[in-house]
Amino acid sequence: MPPRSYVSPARSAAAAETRERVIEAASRTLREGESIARFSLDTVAKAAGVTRLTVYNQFGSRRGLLEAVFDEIARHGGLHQLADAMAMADAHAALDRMVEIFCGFWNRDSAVGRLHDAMATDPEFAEAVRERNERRRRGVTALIDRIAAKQASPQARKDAVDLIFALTSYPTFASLSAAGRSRDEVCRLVQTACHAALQPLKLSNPSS
Amino acid sequence: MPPRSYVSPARSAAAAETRERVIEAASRTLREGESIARFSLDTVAKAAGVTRLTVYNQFGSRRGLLEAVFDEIARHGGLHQLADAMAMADAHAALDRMVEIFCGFWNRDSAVGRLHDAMATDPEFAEAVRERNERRRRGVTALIDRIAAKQASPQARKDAVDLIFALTSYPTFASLSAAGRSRDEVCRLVQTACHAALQPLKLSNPSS
DNA sequence: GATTGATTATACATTATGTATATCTAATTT
DNA sequence: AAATTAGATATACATAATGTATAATCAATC
Repeated sequence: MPPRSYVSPARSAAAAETRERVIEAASRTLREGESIARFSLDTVAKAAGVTRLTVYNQFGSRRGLLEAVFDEIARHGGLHQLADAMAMADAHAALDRMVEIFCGFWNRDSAVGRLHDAMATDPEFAEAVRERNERRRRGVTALIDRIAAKQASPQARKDAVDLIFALTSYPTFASLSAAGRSRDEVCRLVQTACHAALQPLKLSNPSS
Repeated sequence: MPPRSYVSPARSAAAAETRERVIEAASRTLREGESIARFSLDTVAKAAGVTRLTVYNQFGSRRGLLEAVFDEIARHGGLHQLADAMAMADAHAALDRMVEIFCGFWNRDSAVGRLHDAMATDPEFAEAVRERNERRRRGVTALIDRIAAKQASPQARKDAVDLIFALTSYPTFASLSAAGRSRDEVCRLVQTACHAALQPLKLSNPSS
């Protein structure tokens, strides 16, 4: 006979809570640890007060846990403000706002740095993070299309997009921060650099 | 009685050759491997035709081997041209040349990418690489000092240095390359961005 | 011919990820 | 109330990697 199966509100609620607790413990471990090298499922499990096998039950693998942590950080990192930014009438102001939002995101939780480190050792996780970054690239592309002069070449647009994409990346933020700048100072510097990256898109000789 | 010790030309020559062979095997393994995750001393040792213990004898640790590979790549990566570049009369041309040299360096051997990945899992190796990068920062600083107008503020100079340092970093090169550019195309784009980063250093209102 | 340095052989300790199997417990269903 | 089920645990094991320890090999040097 087919096994009877059922959904259990209390059970799944408890499971969801465990899941949350593990994610919280993982991001805390990432934040407080000195390096991704010391980040082990054993540590996380102990910090969450569960068994290592529970982590596997919930996330399947180390990579699954890291992706869950990334998504959790993304949910609480202020990226939802991007929609409003993109809807701004002034595309230049929208770009400035976008830079601001991402500086806030990279700065919010030092775990994002550790997650970027994890990309180095896990190609599939790296791919997953890159896919999530594509949203940023699409946002930049949309803004460039609004900002660029009609005569601007496709190549010039691509250059601007890729340059701004690189300028708003985590590595750039980390590099500028490491040089002793606050989040806002980095933000202003990146904004200025992005403005400069837009220059080739405007017509220097508006004749005709 | 004190053990008599001696230096052996043939011995140390053979050892040096082994060392070279291991470094070569290591950089090849890094180059051909898909990720730093698969890079093990076992693999390297086999590729070099020696025992894993020989690797430990020669380099002390995994980190030691990675540093040796980095230094080897640096030696053959064209960075020696920096001296000539810095000696150029025109500081702007020198900066362009510097960008060119580093694009060539990052592009030359895909092992450099893997070595940067290794920074994520080994903080001390990361520190070692960062120290080696400081030479680039000093070079940029020297050029900025030559380029900046006398009235340019220290903060504006620091901004320009840090921004150009980030623009000439490996992550930026990798990001722009991943977007489908040749080495030369990346080079030109970075050069343009560096020129833009210099603008705040020049006096827009040369009045007084 | 004895000694020495580099390499090798073998063994072991430690740490991680990931899988397998059986057990336990509390929430649901009948 | 009894059977069932999902989630968590306990225990064990396979695999791979770094790193250390000790003794043995072998050719170069004294």
